[in-house]
Amino acid sequence: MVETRKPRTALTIYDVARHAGLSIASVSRVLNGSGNPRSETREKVMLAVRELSYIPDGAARALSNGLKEVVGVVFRRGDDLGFEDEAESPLFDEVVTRGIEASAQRTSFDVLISMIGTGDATARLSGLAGKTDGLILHDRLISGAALARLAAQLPVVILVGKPSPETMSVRADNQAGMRALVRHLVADHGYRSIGYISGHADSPDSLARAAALEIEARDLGARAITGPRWTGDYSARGGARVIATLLGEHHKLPRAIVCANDQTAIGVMHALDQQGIRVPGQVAVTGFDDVAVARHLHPTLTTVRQPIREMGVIAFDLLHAAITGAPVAQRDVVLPVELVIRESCGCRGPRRR
Amino acid sequence: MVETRKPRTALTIYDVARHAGLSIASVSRVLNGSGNPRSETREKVMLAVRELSYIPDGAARALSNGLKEVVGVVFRRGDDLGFEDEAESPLFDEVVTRGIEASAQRTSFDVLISMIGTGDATARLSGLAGKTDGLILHDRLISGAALARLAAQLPVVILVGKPSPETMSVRADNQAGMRALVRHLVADHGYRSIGYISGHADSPDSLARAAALEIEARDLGARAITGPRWTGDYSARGGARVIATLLGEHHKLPRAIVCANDQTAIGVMHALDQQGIRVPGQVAVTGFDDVAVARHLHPTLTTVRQPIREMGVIAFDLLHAAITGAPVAQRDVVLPVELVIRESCGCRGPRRR
DNA sequence: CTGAAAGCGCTTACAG
DNA sequence: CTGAAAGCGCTTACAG
Repeated sequence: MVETRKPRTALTIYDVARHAGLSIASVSRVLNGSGNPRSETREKVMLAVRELSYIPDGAARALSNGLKEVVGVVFRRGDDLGFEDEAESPLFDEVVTRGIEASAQRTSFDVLISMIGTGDATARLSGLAGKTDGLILHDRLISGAALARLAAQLPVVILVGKPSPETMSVRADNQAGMRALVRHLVADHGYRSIGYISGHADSPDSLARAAALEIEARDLGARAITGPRWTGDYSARGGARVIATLLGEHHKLPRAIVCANDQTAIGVMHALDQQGIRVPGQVAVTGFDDVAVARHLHPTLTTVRQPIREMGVIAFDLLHAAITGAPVAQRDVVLPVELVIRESCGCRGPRRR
Repeated sequence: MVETRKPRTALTIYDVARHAGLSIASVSRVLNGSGNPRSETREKVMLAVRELSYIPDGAARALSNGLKEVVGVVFRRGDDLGFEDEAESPLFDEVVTRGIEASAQRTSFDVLISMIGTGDATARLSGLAGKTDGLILHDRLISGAALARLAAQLPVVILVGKPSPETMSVRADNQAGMRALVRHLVADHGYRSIGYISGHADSPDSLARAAALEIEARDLGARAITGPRWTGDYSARGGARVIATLLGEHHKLPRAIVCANDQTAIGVMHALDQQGIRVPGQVAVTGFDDVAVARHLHPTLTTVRQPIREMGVIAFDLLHAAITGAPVAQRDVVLPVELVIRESCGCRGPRRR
């Protein structure tokens, strides 16, 4: 008769029904607001629920309903850290997560998060997918073929990446942002040579930004400098490495260096500073993203702000619509960006375009 | 015979079994590595799984296994934003989440996150709890009674908060950190008056820090200044408000102002700067946490670093042990902190103790 | 308005 | 080693 162990098996709807002197169907109806239970029934149930601290099992509900009320959010794991000021994945940090989460709050959905390295992606993704009703994926996590297979099983939204026919997508207007930036550097400051330090070589975002830069520079009669020596990886360390290489080979630096993202710019400014090269006096430097530290750097960083939080909100809303079968007006949403002018371009103070 | 709609009902284990010419039991065994299926059986199953892109339903697995392989992480929603540099919940931002997530990676668990305001907490928490095997809660989300009821239903770890008998907890050694900080201000700098701007009035963390400050100051013969006028709320805006109030009432500021967290210190330094009061020349200011921007402020911020990421790792490990029934050596883990000396205390450069 | 019963998609003793 | 069947805890037609 030693019954010290607490009942590790949680309470079920049967316990509540027994306690309330009703059937499990009635308990379920009260809890879900379906049918029209008598107020006496309702009260009996609520009392029993409260007295027992009953918590309905989500797995059983999901199995019965065909709806888990969970969306998965998957980021790429930042694999190349190094600098102390470097957040793991600045673009996709809490802002996106919270944009998504804030939107999910308005429904009864919750958000399952996962960071995945490029290696084990497919396997882990499938485990995650089984626990959710739909997925929001950071671009470049898996191959196009794997993505198509996944999207055949459940709705998928690609965040900041190349749209694909099988999925929905939310991204920022890289091209407009980059063109505005280059226009500022060339037309307003008169810089004639612009270097572009890329992100990962195969990143669609980086490629789009590079293309826009080259077009705009050409149109304005400035020289765009790119190439294998100018390949970064979205990290501060990567940006610093590019500068070290260029200087090591005694290349003359262009008048302005446009970086694929803010992290890269942080590394570049750091490396230039160490070489005694003045920013923006000798070389102007710009970023992309507008991370939180951008306004605290020396000089403060001129960059292009993406509406990160809003992208998260829209990604969730798209996914939710697809899950619940609501109509989706637009499967590929492109949001406007904003040029944020601070000091690293050569301007005096903060200004916005 | 119009069959255009894609089969919105996902594939089940029965489809795989039929495709492979086996029973669902065999499919399940292969997928879970249980039993000892013949390699021919194994291959048939794997082939079918691949050809169909089958993803096992997590809800059904959970219901059958009694294990969802999901832990919930709940933060308090930052309700009092305002300053542009203010992250929503700097202490619990991606670092904790990623500490937890990184640890979860080593198992097959995933992490469900939720931000909750203080209002609707209990209801939302119960919905969340039903979807998980255990919860990691930020302190002060719900009342002690509600917490006890919740903890009776599933394992709970309290992060950065008062340990309670029903739950496990992980926190930093506030007292040691604060005492080391005060010792530096009084013994090394010779400051004789130290003001303390608190966090939320009822925050156990803030109360613990205040108590440690008072004890240490008294022991060293300095004057500690606290009280209702010195009540902040962990936000930059709150810190700025305290300064505005004090100056508005023509109080003489103490030589050093110790803030309950970094966000508060950011607001304080901002407010002092606007009044033309030099930091640290006229008033030294310190924080607590060591958020990412701390090293970018002017002056750079002297503060106490909490091992945030490690706290996340340990919180998950404790919870995982409780869920799987593994022995837990210590139900209340207190981690050491580190005094990070920068410029805002009056020192010249970065140094660590 | 309420209850008995089927069914959601898995896992796992239990036979064979 | 493999398959038939029970059972996990809910929801929801279906009767009454």
